[in-house]
Amino acid sequence: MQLLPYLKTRVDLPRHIEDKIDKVFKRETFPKGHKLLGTHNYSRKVFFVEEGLMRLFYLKGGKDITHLFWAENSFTMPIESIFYQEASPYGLELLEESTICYASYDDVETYVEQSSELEKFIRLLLIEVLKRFSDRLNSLQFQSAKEKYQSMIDQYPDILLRAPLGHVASYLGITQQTLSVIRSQM
Amino acid sequence: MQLLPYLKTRVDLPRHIEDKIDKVFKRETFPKGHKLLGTHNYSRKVFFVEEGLMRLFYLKGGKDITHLFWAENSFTMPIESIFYQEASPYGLELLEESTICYASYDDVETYVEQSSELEKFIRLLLIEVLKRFSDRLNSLQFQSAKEKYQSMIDQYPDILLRAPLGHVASYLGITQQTLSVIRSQM
DNA sequence: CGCCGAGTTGAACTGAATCAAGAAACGTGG
DNA sequence: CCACGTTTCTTGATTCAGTTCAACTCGGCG
Repeated sequence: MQLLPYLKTRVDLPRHIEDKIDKVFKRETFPKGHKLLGTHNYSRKVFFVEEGLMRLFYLKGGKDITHLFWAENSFTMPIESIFYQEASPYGLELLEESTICYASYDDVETYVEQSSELEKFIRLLLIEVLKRFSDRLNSLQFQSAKEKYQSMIDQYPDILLRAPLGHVASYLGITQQTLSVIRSQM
Repeated sequence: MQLLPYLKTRVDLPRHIEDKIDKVFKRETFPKGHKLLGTHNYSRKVFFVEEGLMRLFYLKGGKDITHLFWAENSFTMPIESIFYQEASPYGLELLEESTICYASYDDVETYVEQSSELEKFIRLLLIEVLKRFSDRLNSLQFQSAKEKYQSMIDQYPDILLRAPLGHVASYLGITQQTLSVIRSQM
């Protein structure tokens, strides 16, 4: 869904804020495999996925680990850079050809200050991510590899069909081989 | 630190908001072991720890798992109940005699809407927790038990001294026995 | 003194990682 | 449309970190 129509399904924004949001975000379509951000970047951009799929990833001991998937109608931004003025270890890569809207966080922030609706919406977004992380912690910590895979099926079945196995495996905290074995057993 | 003095170190609030915050929060001291919330509760309260230590925990297959520790100068609230109108699986238990401030989230929310400073501060708090969860995910997912313990020493050395071993172990996602062995090796 | 909770230690077991090949699927250029 | 290389996925053998189960130690406290 396009950025503005999606926003309207979530918040009731005053017209002038809508216009500003519309003006400040750029829309662009990138090919599969494109990296919006490399690892160890410094960027103050907010991204919105209109169509497609992307993943947040980082490198750990030479291995590429998927931290999170973001599908259609998701916002994301490098928190480390924006709120802590640090380089962010996380890169952002497209797993499909995707249409992305992006804007400078600092521009968005000024509009947030002008609209308590928008502000409340941002808070809701943060809480959604928080809850997702929290659930994920439970899941990763005390579930067996098979149970983790089952949770993934239950929660994000579409991602299993769209993302390569290796990325799913590192997201679940297991090796690709193990995931492959588990799949064949089910 | 007391609630208001702490707030003043973090945000510059207008006087009338300060007064309202002061009025809406109740302060109370509870003994070690007291449960502010049981598991599977429904509560819309915000808590602030002035002095002491508490843990967020849940039950999984009969086991008691510590999800998070909160020490002095921390806010917490049951997100599931407040934002999703669900029962929260997480209980809240004191590990030391603690002085806690608490208020109804809905009351606080009305003041948040009246003050963009307060609003911004809340957003910052959310982001802090988000970052903490995010770091923790990295840590739990691909670190060995020994590395996880080392991270704990680096990040929260005080908690190791204040919380029982079993709670620390479940927080790290390992058994108490393993943690005991690791400790003796270091 | 004896009980109780918290922590330690050891032996046996196991789920998942690692290492190593191979099979399938995919895309690109001839 | 096929051939070739590359990437993705599967399969099997071996190894190891961490769990489980169970017994034991230690320090407080009635």
